[in-house]
Amino acid sequence: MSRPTIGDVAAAAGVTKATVSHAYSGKRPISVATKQRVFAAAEQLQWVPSSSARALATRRANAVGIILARDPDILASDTFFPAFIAGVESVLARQEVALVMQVVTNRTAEERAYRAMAHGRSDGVILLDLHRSDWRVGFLQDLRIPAVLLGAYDGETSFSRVRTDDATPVKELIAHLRAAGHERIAHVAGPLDYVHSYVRARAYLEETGTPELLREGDFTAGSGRDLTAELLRLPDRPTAIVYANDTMAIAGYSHARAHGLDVPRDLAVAGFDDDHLSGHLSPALTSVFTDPRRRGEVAAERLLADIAGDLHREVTVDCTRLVLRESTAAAAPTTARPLLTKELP
Amino acid sequence: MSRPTIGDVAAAAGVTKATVSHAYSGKRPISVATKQRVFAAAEQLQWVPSSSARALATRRANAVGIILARDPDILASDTFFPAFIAGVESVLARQEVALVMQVVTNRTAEERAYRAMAHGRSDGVILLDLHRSDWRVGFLQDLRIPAVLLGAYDGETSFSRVRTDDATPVKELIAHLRAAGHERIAHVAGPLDYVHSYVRARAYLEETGTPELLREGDFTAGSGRDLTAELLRLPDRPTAIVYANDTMAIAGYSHARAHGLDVPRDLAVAGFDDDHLSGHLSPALTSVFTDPRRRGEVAAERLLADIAGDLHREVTVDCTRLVLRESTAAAAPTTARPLLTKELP
DNA sequence: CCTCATCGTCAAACCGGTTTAGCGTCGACT
DNA sequence: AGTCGACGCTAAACCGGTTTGACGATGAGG
Repeated sequence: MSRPTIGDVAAAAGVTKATVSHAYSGKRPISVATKQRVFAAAEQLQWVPSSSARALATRRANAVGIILARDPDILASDTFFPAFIAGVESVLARQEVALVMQVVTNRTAEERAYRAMAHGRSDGVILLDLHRSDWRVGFLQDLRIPAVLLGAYDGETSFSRVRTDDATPVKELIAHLRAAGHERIAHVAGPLDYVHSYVRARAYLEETGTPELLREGDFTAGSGRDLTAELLRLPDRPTAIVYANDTMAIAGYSHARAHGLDVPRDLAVAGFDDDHLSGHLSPALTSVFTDPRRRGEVAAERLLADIAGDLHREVTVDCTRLVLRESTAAAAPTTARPLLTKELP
Repeated sequence: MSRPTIGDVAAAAGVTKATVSHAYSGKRPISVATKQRVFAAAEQLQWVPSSSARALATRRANAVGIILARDPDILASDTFFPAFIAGVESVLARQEVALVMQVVTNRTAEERAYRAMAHGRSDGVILLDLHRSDWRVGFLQDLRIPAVLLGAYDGETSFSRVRTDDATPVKELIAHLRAAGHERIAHVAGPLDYVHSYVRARAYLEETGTPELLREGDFTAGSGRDLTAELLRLPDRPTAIVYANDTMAIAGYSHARAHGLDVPRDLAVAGFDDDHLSGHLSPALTSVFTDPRRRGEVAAERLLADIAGDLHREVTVDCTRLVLRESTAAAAPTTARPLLTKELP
């Protein structure tokens, strides 16, 4: 015997499907006695409404989507992502909305995935990892599906946005390093076509005016190491480096220490995003806490509101916070100590 | 104007819905000329089949589910999870199957979520964080939905299982520490009702026979710190501690170092799961790489096979690997150095 | 020339819900 | 007594696909 349907429940309770439906939805008044018969029958048959049938009839999937175009390896080592999901879920859970995730590896698959989202798989999507001019914005607008953009997307759009101020903490970080005596401060950025990388890098440039000390990494440990090596080989090497994430920062300072530099005495180091281990390293890593959990909550709330018809608002989440730790603690010498180039790779 | 349906495409191509459907599915022969007209019409109208309508008609959601009963905070700091998801997704993506995730906070919600999965939201589920006697196994069996169990679940079940050998690396770790001269080796376990925690703890006990040096933590940094403090206060304190995950290990060794112990000289420390930062700490943390990515792939493959009708197999993934690093590198003194108790909290 | 199998398509039923027009019953009001 | 409105429920259409039985046209075989 197969799963019971609403028809089975109706038959058992001696009513029609419509009555069962109304008994649950409350959209039409149903007498108490009938309701009880219906609920009893449903209980006894262990009836659970079919999500797909309901989705078809109501044109509501009761789900929201997130599509990731990242390489699975990068996803695996990302500290932002699980916390963000946790935040999203904590909001969705209350309304029994599910989260549909899809990881794609090429543009064709990505478009197909978004189309599927728009056509019954989900009621709205959250866009992460925005590029400065992101094709997905226009694409989703054509698809007429609610979307929430995470980050400081500047382009034209009618979608809701959840912004954070990434520039201020970068500037504060640099001010902090300056106050500690640093004059040559470098920045290892993330890929500059990502808006969040770009905003951080621009803040760095506005504050320091030293484009020659800016490097573009890709958020991986390997690029953190390599670019750090490159910066330290400079004739007039930086005494402090601000990284766009903690993974690069840690790889960077490990490299520096392996080549005889003391952190923070010879090189001050700061990360971004405050990985949960960063406070436990030694020296503990200065970073910027960006509360991904909370941003996930806000994005989910905003999206649900959009879906419910309260459209197109912009929310700014004020949640970034400097976390000063040992890696930037000690005052640095005014001039960099001479460094034997042979010590460096 | 609303989204085009299969009826619109059929009308545009001058055929019926059935013909459109068959043109795509190939379940009935359709002439080349007709196919071309159909595809052209679909292309021109930008038709995408509705996932919910298809799900209803085929009784296939083209999605698999993962339900997490964890606290969102623990999810946020978990290193296993994103890598596992990445593995799952890399397999699902090939078949255009989506992943439906749901985080729940209580048993009622969890049951409802699984019921929804069984009733149209997904075609099968992956069970994580198995308990030694897990109600979900029987529950899902009643629900008649394919499921794959991750871990060494011992109970009666007809579900497929993806096993790994967690015991061997624990024993190897202890052998390694013994070879380095350690005699009193402690273990800070995870919650012992989890099968994976339990298996590791039992391996520890079989190898050492010292239940007095076993502590039950909860995978958080806080519990790592507290239980480490407790162990170090013992009159005959351990000279090495094996932790059930890296987070607890790092919190533990940071605590020990903050109280004057040198790692690894005074205390050797090993973690489990090999967090992506563990190799970058100093001292770098010895750990056990458990290849969550690969386990995700295997679990997803197994589940898709189950759904396709190739049922109930057991797969063992041989992927755990000891990663020896500095935190267990140096030989320890034969007897623990005297330790001033006032140094410890 | 008639029969019969094959091919390509159509029409209609079906999946399991939701939504809405309508209908009978009952009490209240005039 | 007759009219009216509210109430509680039924019947049927609908959501957008898939599946299946049937049917006309075509060509091969006897």
